[in-house]
Amino acid sequence: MVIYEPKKIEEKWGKEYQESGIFTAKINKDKKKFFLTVPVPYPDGYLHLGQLYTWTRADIYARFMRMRGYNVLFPQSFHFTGGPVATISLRIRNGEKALIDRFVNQGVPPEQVKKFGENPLNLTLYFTDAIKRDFIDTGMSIDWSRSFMLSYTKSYSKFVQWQFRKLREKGLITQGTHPVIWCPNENTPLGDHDRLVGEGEYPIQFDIIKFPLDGYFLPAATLRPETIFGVTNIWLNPNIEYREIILDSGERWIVSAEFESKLKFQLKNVKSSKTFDTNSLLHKKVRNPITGEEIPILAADFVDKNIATGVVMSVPMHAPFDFVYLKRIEKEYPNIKPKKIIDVQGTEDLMKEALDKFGEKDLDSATRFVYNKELNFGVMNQNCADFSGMSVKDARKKMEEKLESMGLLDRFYEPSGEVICRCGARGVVKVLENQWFIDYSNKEWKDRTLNHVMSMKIYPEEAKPQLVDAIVNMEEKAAVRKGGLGTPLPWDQDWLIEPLSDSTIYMSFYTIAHLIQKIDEEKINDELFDYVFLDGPAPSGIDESILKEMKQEFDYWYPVDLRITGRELIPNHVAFYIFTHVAIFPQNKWPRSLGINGWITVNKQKLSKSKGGLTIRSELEKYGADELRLVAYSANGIDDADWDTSNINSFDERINFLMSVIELLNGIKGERKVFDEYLLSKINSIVDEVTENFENMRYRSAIFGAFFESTDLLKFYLEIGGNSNETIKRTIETIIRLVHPVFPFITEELDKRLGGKQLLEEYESWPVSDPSLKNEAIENEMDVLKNTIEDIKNLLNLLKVKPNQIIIRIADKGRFEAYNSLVSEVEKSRDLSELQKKFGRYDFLLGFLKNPKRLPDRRLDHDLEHRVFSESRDYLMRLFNSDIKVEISDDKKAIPGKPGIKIA
RNA sequence: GCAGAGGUAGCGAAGUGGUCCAACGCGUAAGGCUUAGGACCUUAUGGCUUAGCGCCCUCGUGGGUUCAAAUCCCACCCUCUGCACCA
Repeated sequence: MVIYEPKKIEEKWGKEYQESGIFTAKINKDKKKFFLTVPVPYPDGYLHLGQLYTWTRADIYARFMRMRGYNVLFPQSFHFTGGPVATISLRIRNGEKALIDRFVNQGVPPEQVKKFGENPLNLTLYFTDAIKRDFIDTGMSIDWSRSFMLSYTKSYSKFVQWQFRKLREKGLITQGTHPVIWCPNENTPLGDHDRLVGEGEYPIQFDIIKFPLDGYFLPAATLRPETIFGVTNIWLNPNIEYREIILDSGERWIVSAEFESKLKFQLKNVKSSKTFDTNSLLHKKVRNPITGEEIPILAADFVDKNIATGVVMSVPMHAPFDFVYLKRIEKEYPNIKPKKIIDVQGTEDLMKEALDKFGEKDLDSATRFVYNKELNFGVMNQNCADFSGMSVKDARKKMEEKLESMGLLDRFYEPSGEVICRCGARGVVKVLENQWFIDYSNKEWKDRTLNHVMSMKIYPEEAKPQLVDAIVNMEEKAAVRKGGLGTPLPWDQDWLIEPLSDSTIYMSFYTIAHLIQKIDEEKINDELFDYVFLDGPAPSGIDESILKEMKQEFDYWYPVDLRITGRELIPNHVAFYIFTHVAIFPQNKWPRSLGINGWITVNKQKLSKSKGGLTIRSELEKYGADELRLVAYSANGIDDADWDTSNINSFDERINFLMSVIELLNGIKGERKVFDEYLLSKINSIVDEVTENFENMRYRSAIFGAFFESTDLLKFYLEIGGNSNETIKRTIETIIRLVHPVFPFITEELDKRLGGKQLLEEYESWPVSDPSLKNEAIENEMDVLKNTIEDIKNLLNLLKVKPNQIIIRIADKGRFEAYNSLVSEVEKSRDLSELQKKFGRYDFLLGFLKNPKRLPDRRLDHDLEHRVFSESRDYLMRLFNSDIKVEISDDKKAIPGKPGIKIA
């Protein structure tokens, strides 16, 4: 008895593969090249099984293409650019226990974790090695000779600078101001994962309407300037500190102290300021600059000091907070009446509706409800002077223009919700000045990119609309940041190129990464890159042979034939990747195809790098690499999928089965029967299906056919009495080859045991289907056999008897002729009454003629049907523990494709 | 709000005009194997009915096209994902 022991086998073949060097890609002009890449991982921790999924999908394709005779380049690098490692390092330095424990529990030595805290680079370098080891141990057929670190590798930084100069020359870099969420304590932008609270919050713009009053302005902040027609009063909060400030423009504003402190982040300078006693203002009146009405200034404690100016204009009919608050004090101010200025079709009283729905306890939801309804369906009513009849959307724009022209409008950004930095500080919005952007909104560039995307092959095609959508909606993208690791912007060294912008065309660097190391750093310049990538003149001072070699490498390997990535990157990285190729390279170097996959859960458990757990490393201790690679079976394409690890049992069981058969193969020496033709025909179809499924990255279907369906067929063949040595050997050889891309180690082992001489990827070992093996007639008749076995089982269950003899009555030749001519007629017409007229006289065909669904469409062969049953007689006797008699009969139940059954 | 994807048996998931009551897997139940458990094997898993036939109900809801629909068309309901300076 042979037993599958993955570890031993994988160690042996892992070594064999490394020594063979076949993953190290070399130019070979006799072969078609195939270049595929996977995004660079960010080495801030161990990779988890979800990430293994993406790389396994890539590796399967790489191996598949090698077996089909392609010269494959599958390199891998690492991304060092960016901020998160710095945060992690800092958290370790601060002694954050949970984080330290996580690393230690994952097997990082404690001294090493301590080093992570000393320098972020210690962390990145450590995990770069760790991830590389994981990839090797899981059998990724990666060419490591071309590996580098973005943008830590110096020559690569020079490449990125070249790229940015090119973009700038083409007018695709712009400069401008831009609001970001900012930590005032650490003086850096607050990315989502730098936040303790407020992931997903973004800057929103408030309009500030300046109400003039006695030489001051009362700047009321609002998202809805058009509601100024309905203002009944101004709210100030008596419990917060207000200050009188003088701006550079000379204007005096009354604002909350908090607002004053935030102004400096938004390009406004406060010349002087002093505390201001709001009590002096309360009950004074201020003039509404649009309607001319006199409105009072009242106290309200719901005014939030953290939002904008701390001055609010009250529009009770259209803002639930104002409405509810006004109601509380209506006795004191009987003259203040809510004023309706927006009509929404289909509702008389939207405010009442909102308050009924959400109650006074949830005024935030009520506010959202009213705002949305009015924005989308509202029309300004007769109280709005020349704005009457305008939609709310239009009115908002018009009102902003009007106020602006009157000099009464200003703007201010606030976060859309509370944001707290990991350091504990409250996030604010900072308007960054002179920020550099890549102008993905450039019309001509966008059109060219879209055109190219339309011609790209995308697996699965469903992902294409998402990508197109992302590109259409792409705007200017901030390309630089302050702080963190990265390449300095060549013409403005204060800025570092941010990670999504320095990783758009790095795939081209793979073609030269192993050669550029040989060149002195100082000699690497733009001319070099122009020469290699854009056919520019050769630069001087560099060894000509290396130059030539680099250029040959690029010309041979580029473009990327297939890029494999998770679908979360579609709206950013993938889009930038295509955009930038279109901008920089000639058309024949643009990306050819994309393979997109979804997220994966393992036994329903969500995976996340930051939470640790289920790392590739930890699972490799439990399972073999081939077993882990079964993860590719989880889904076909872009769908999110669950990897059910219990599949591993079924995998092992089948491997054991194949090993046993191989072991016993020499002793099997039977004759060919009808089953041989059946098995070969089926396997032959599987070869075609599997090839097509692999080609289109439908791995679930591919593995199902190549492994599960095919081994089931082989089992069935053996059970039913097939015992031709040649057929079995041929079938197993085919199965091994079909699943080799997925399970490389065990299949090499099995192939050797079957007498294979070379590594499966060293020659064109992919099975090719042979149309002459396709035998539909036999497949049809084998289906008849299977159906008949089912029928007999049903019958025996029903009768509850142990049979002595079962007689199978095959219809005679004449009946098959009648049946087949019915099939021919059906192909011409499915008109039931016509067919009944023609064939009604054959009582054995009546069952087919009752309803259109039952009309037969497969031709059947009398001799073959007889042969199938005769040759499976032994099997049937074993199965039913009964004598079996097969006879040709004119019994009325002996129907072609449905033999009569007589239990005796 | 804007955009994208999707609703199939207890669950996951195939199937895109005809052997579809719907592959495959999980779960559940019964039996076998085992000292026992696990693993493994067999069988069952909408209803009625019958010597294997057949009939009815089912693929988010409602309607339509067709000899024939989970599959095509229309309307409606519901769910999930992304929205940027962040890898």
